Amino acid sequence: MPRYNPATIEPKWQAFWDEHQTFASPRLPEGEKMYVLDMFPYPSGDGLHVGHPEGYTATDIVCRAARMQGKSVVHPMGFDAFGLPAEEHAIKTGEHPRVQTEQNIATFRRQLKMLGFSFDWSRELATTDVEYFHWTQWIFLKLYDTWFDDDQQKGRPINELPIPKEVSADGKDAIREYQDDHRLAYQSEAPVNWCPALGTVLANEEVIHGKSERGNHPVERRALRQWMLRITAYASRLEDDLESLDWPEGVKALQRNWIGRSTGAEVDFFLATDDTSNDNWRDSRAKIGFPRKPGDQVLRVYTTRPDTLFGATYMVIAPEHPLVEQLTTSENAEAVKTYCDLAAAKSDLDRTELAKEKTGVFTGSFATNPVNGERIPIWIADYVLVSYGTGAIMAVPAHDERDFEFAKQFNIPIQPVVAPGDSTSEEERSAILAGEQVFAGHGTAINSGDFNGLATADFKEKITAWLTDQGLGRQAINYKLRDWLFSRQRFWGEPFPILHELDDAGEKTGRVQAVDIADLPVDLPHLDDFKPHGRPEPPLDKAPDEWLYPVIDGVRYKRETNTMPQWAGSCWYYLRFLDPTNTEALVDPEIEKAWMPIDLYVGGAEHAVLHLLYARFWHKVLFDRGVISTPEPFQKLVNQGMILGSNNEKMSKSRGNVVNPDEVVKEYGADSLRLYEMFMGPLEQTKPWNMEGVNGVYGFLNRVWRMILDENSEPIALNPTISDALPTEEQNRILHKTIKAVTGDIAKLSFNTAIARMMEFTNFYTKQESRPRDAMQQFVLLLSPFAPHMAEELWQAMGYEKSLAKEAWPAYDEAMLVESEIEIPVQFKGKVRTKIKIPAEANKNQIEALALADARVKELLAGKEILKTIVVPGRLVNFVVKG
RNA sequence: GCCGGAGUGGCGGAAUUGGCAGACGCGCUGGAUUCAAAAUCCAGUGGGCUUCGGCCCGUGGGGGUUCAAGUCCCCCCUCCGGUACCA
Repeated sequence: MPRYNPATIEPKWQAFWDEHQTFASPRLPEGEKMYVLDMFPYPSGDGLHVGHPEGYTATDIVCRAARMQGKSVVHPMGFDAFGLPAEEHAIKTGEHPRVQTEQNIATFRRQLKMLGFSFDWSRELATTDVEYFHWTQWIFLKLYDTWFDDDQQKGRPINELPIPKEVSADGKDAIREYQDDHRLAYQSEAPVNWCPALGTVLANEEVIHGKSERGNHPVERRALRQWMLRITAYASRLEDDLESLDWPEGVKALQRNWIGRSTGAEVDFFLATDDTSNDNWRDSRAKIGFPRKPGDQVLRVYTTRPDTLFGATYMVIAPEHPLVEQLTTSENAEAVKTYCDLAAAKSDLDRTELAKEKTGVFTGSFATNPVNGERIPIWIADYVLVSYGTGAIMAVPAHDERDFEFAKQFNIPIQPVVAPGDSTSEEERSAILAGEQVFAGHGTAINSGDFNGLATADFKEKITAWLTDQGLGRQAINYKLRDWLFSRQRFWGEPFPILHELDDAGEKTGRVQAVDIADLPVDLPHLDDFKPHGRPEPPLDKAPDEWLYPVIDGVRYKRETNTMPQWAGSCWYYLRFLDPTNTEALVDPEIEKAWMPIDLYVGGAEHAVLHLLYARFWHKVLFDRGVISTPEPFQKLVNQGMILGSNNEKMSKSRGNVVNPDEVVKEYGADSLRLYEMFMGPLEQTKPWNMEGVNGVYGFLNRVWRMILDENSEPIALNPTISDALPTEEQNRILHKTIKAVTGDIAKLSFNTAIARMMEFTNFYTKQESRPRDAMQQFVLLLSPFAPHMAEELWQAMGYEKSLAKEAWPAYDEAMLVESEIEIPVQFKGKVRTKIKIPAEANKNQIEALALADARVKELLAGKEILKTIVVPGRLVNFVVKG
């Protein structure tokens, strides 16, 4: 047999696996099921990056080992292929984005196969496949057809939405509007992040510090008609269900943080300020209770600190608040208009990052504090966001950092109502009580009427109950999470299966019609060119009339010309993998039930919030609507760490530190690349690439090769040291130790230590003059998930005709692990001074006796008094001595 | 600021969850082999001191608990990721 040559054996085995469909999984699991998924890649023009194979190798090892352990494994791969780069290429060249997308997919597929991953390629899909986005559109229609029942906390069909009498009294259009207002997919005119450079609007999540996440272009706010998904309806369940998931705590924390649940109270402040009407209002409220909608007689605020109500010295509404006009008195009108116009023109960057100083303007109006009847001024300031809570706050400068700053700026009184606890210094305490320092912590109520002396938590509870009782407020929960802006002004995305009804003049009537399920998919039309026009109207507005203006039952419609964001396709691909060719349903319920949920999901931490939250949201809607059987898709999640360049910096073309997997494979082979990626360090850790390290594992594979094969013999021949002789006790112990360690390490995804154990095995056995055949075979099986090509080659050389992919995983015998004699340290006052040999099973007394009998120990003990002796059987002896 | 994660040799990293710090690999040093080199093999490799027996110091820094601390507790520093007026 010649020397180890990955360039010949790797393609050989890849072809073998392909030809024999070695890794095709059955329709339904046979025995214990395991669904292992990698986050599918976006097929960029640059091809695979060394970061990709890290997670893919990890899951591949898990899958290969699981198959050998008798599990039924499904392990698919596909492509998240919609996206801006392909469209930008199309804009430049005029070539359809599908052409480039398919070329890129071909490159990715070739590279993935080159690395020997055990994917079931018969399940491959791309989000851009028309038959795939057929079902993406189908799910959109499900969202469109669903409303969220708050009482049941569940998505239900829109035709089950109860219609209030006053709505149905107004006729069909009113009912339709009411329904549209409750759908999970709805249209909105709200201001959005319009990015002129990209020619599209962006989701809040795609804007980082006022710039586009992609390309870092400036983003401005503009009102546009957009499709939104009501993810906020699921906020509570999305948060609660995190608990049931085996995910890194950090990722759960990120999602919780993003959802941002807070509990507090809504409180109404009466707007008219004469005493009589205020009293009347309070009386009526005590009778009718707290109304659902505030109306224009009151200013409704949300606060997490209702216990500070007595300290509210002014109020603030957002510049976009609906009551701005009503509350502005004529002498303040000009200043208010100037301020609001300025705020509207400000980008998010100006409003947050740069705005260290608080700004605002007085409306001229006052409101009455419901707890003490005090009249307090109403201001407008852009530090209050219209999109959170009620868009209005009660300001308590003594106990809120932001309000404190504002009050200082505009000379508004500061009234302390919470005294800090004992841990606060006397100086600080008096500063707080004098209103010179802000205190946002919990403490004891002061200046709060009957509530004085209450602890913050008690006060919150009592005042909320009181407010509820008086009809002045109620407990409320708010989320930072916003509804998901779901439309993009792009060509290369899924078309919405939505039609806008047109009147005789060709204008939109405002009525919207879902495309009939039977007419799905709505394919993308042919375009002569793909250039955006720099206006917010999407490129699909340039589509030919026969696509753009369908006529159904004599009514003329215009198709929706927005397309879906890239997230759409990745929200549900894991379901389609289970049943990729089904033409009747997105997935056969029997199949879905058998394979879901995903037992292991591996991907980059950059998807910790968005992809994982969006997918969970869709999953829950599909679950509520009975399409699927599990409430959560991804039971266990692992984030692989980033791989840095050898200079410890992020890999990038501009830094010139990018490592190309093709070149690594060419020089060392796929097995070495795989092994190195796993040997670098823990899967979840960020770690730098080091080409010497690849050379190191390549050396290891060469040693394995020579341990088993005779490198000098041209026909296949085992190394002459290999024989059927019985293994020695030590040989057996090493083998079984290795089996145990590698098996356990794979289960813990601790691949670096598993490889270290195999190296130790090899270091030991290459020194053995006689190598038992059985030990070598077991070792090859252990190695096979990591370096599958070499393992298959060695397996074949050992005389087997079939692939080892389904061979039984080696078992270890605990009895083989025990050593008869072990060496343990003898410590003096916790410091190792010498070592003694003891029988492995020796008990405390025996060990102590053996230690005391040892010559060196005697020497060390001379002239000293033993105060205490600690013996840990099998581990150590420690003498606490004096003198 | 807040929320996560991490600081161990020249480098990547190990360490039954309190029990011999530095497994394994890279690199480096010396040796064997070679005309020479590569490759391979053998030996060594945390720092300091040493009378060559050993001794002292060492897991970001400072305290503490313990017979025993990389591991547990308190305080602090640095780096990475996320987030940023969410009332």
